[in-house]
Order: sequence, then C-alpha cells, then structure tokens
Amino acid sequence: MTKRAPKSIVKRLPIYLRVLDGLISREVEIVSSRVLSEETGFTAEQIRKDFAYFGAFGTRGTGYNTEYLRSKLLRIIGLDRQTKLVVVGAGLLGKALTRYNMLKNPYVDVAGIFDANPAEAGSEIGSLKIRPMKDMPAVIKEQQVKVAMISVPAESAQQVVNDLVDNGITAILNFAPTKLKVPQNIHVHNADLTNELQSLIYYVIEDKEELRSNSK
Amino acid sequence: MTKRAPKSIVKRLPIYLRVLDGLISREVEIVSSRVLSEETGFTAEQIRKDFAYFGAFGTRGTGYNTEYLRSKLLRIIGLDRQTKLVVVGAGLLGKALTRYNMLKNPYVDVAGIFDANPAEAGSEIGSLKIRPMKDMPAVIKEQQVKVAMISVPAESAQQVVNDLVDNGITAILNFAPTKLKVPQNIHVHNADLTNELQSLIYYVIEDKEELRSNSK
DNA sequence: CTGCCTATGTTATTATATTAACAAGGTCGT
DNA sequence: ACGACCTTGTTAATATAATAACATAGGCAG
Repeated sequence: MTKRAPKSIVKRLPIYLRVLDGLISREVEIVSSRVLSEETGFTAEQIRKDFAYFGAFGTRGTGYNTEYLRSKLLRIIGLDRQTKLVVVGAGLLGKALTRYNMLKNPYVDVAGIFDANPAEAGSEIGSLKIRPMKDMPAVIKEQQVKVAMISVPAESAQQVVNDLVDNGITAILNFAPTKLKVPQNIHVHNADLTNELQSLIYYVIEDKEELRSNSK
Repeated sequence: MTKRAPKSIVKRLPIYLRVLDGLISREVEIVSSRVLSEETGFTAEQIRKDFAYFGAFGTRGTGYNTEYLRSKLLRIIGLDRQTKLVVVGAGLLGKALTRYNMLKNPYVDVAGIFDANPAEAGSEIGSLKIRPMKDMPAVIKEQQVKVAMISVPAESAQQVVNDLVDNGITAILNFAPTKLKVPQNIHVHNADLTNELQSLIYYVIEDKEELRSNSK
C-alpha cells in the first residue's frame, strides 16, 4: 500500500504545475526555488521540502529543470494521462465549470454533463450536449469515468452522489452546499462558494470588534 | 488590536451556520455537539473547542440553544449586518456566482457586477444590470463596499485587483487562476476551481502507483 | 436537598505543518 | 584541478491544529 502525501502538499502541487506551465511557455529552462517562491507566494524552503518529499528533482547550485519538474509533477498528481470526468447539474454554475474545463484545462476530458431537468437536456455547451440523468450510468461505465463534479441543488446532492458512487465514481468535487455521506474509500472535495465568501467576510476590517475574537 | 481566530476555525464557522439554519428551520431548539458532529462531519470535541474559543455559548448537561448559537456565529463571522459586495467579470462563472448569491445567500447584497466587454454591459442578471468597468469606482465608494469577487481571465486579474484595492476593497475572493499581489492588510481567498479539481485527481484510485508517493 | 446523569468547557497530549538552520552536491572561473 | 559560490536536500526547531482525557456545571428524579 502506497502512502499518500500530506494534504497540505497535495494542495500546492497544482499551483506549482501552473507556474511551471507559464515558465515553460516563456521558454525558461531552469528555475530556482527562490523564483518559484516569488511566483507562488510560498517560501522557497517550503517549495524545496514539498518537492523533496517525492524525491530529488533538482540539481544543486543550479535549480530545477522546468520541463523535467513539470513531468514529475504531472506524474505525481496523476495528470500524465488524460482524466475523464462527468458534470452533474447543468445550471449556470455547471455550465460555467464545464465550459471552463473544456477550454482551459488540458488535462481533463469532459465525458458528459447531465441534468435532471428535461428542458435543459439537448442544449449544448460548445460541442457537448446536455443529457438526461438516465444516461449517466452508461457513460460512466463505458468510459470508466472516476471523477465527477456536482453542481446540483443541496436537496438532490446526496441522491446524485449515491448514484455516482454506485456507478464507479471514486472522487467528487462537490459544489452543492451540503455535507455528503460517502463510503470511506471515496474522496470528496467540497468547493462551497458560499462558505468561501462567508469565511472571507470574517477578515473584512470593521470598525467595531467586540465579540469577534477571544477576549480572555 | 484584536486577535484573529485561527484560520482552521474560521473555515468551519460558515458550515456550523448553515447546519444551524437547517435545524432552526426544522424548529429544533437545542442541539448537542454530538448531533452537530453528525451533521457537519467534524468531531464533537472539535466543535466544542471551536465554540469555546469565542466564549461559552452552551449549557452543560443540555447542549446549545440553536437560535442563540446562530446569533453568536453571525456576530463572530460578521454577518449580523448585511455585507455588500461587487463582482468583477461577467462571464458564465461571474453570472453564476452573482445569481447564486442574490438568490441563496441572504447575508450579502450584490452592489454591482462589472465587465470589461461592452457587449456584456447592459444585459441583466435577475434585476441587476451588468455595468461597464468604468462605473466600478463610483459604486464601491458610494456604497462603501469592502468585498469583491473576481472572475476575470488570469491576464487581467492583477490590474483589476489593483483598481479594487485603490477604491477601498479590503477582501477579495479570487476565482482567476493566478497569484495576486496585494498589500499586507488586504485579504485574498483563492477559489481556483482548476486547482481543486487537479488536487482531487491526486486521490483517484489508480492501478499503477510508482512515483506517486515517497518511496524512501 | 441530595445524588446521578448528561453535555459542556478546559487542560493535556499527540499529530501535522511551517519555518529555520545546515550540510552536501554541483557549477564556474581561474 | 582547485576553490569560491550557489542552490538543493535534509535535519532540527517551532508553531499550529486535531485528538483525547477530564473536570465542571446544570438538569432532574426521588
């Protein structure tokens, strides 16, 4: 059994990847942890430690070869092969997510987008047709899709997740504002935009601050 | 100077709030940390510790009064007064975010949505008109808006943020896939959906796992 | 009013994550 | 080929967060 990397590191890997993509497109061949620090906002020490967790990717005195490091990160994250995913819920958010990933995320393939509302079914996002929910199991099984994004109302989220898991989905990005119950081996990432906004509001500088902090 | 609560706690506060809203709408008057644990997925100990950080809100032997706890959380997060916000970038994502918050987030008020593309300006989201970027400073200043959500392309994000900060914004929820440079007193939360998806992919169960973990 | 029960709030322990210090391995000029 | 310099990779120290253990206070029955 392979050991998973600490969550804190995994969270940063895609950010390294994006910065590397930028450097490579500007034809930068070597990059130091200090430069990566400027680009990412993380400290150089932390960056070196993150990479070191997976092995020694750099050359001392010089830095990291951008192409090589990128290939390693792709492999580590699991983006060295195209990842198929389905989107459930074709409201505005679902459409936005689908189109964004089709256009801008070269590492993933949207295998299908589904909606419970028959009125939505048939309309298109780019070249992709929105399909009725009943088509979902076949698509997941035939294409062996493992990843799903769900952007349905909170009320229907749990039922949707149950169906997804039953059909073989093992990783879920959940935009519905609700806690999902799933078997232990299924991974759920919550991307609740309301929560993000509300916790941000905590940090807004206000004039009166009585109860907002520990007063002991 | 008041001390800010640990980030880890702040992140959970909106989740407690949502669960409480649900309980109150079902007319539950008292709730224990154990029940909250079931609803949120956090441990009961952690929940008690989180609340205790801000004071003693429960009654021993009984639990927490839902209404009272809710009012405390609202005050702590800063949602006891309506929060105004602006949205910059009226692409599909910007529209989705705006409409969602107008309909489903009772604690915030969308003061305006802006887009650089004149073609978008004039079209409506609910009763709210998309306005050209040049109107943005006046709206922020006149309504003293402190919070902004940005969903513009990565290339223009930094310029937009500079403008926002110049006009008085102090907290930013950033959906653009780029690292923003801001003064120290400005808070940025990154909600990069590509990152979320990619780090989720790390956890997809694959057949072959060679380099994906520390092999020392 | 007394004692048992329950759930909170606090203190202690452990685990995780970040920061800092340093040693080791390359490069490059001379 | 040698030495100064640079940047990585590793080890140590600190800080933060999560878990566990426990003591405290209120409710309620008899």
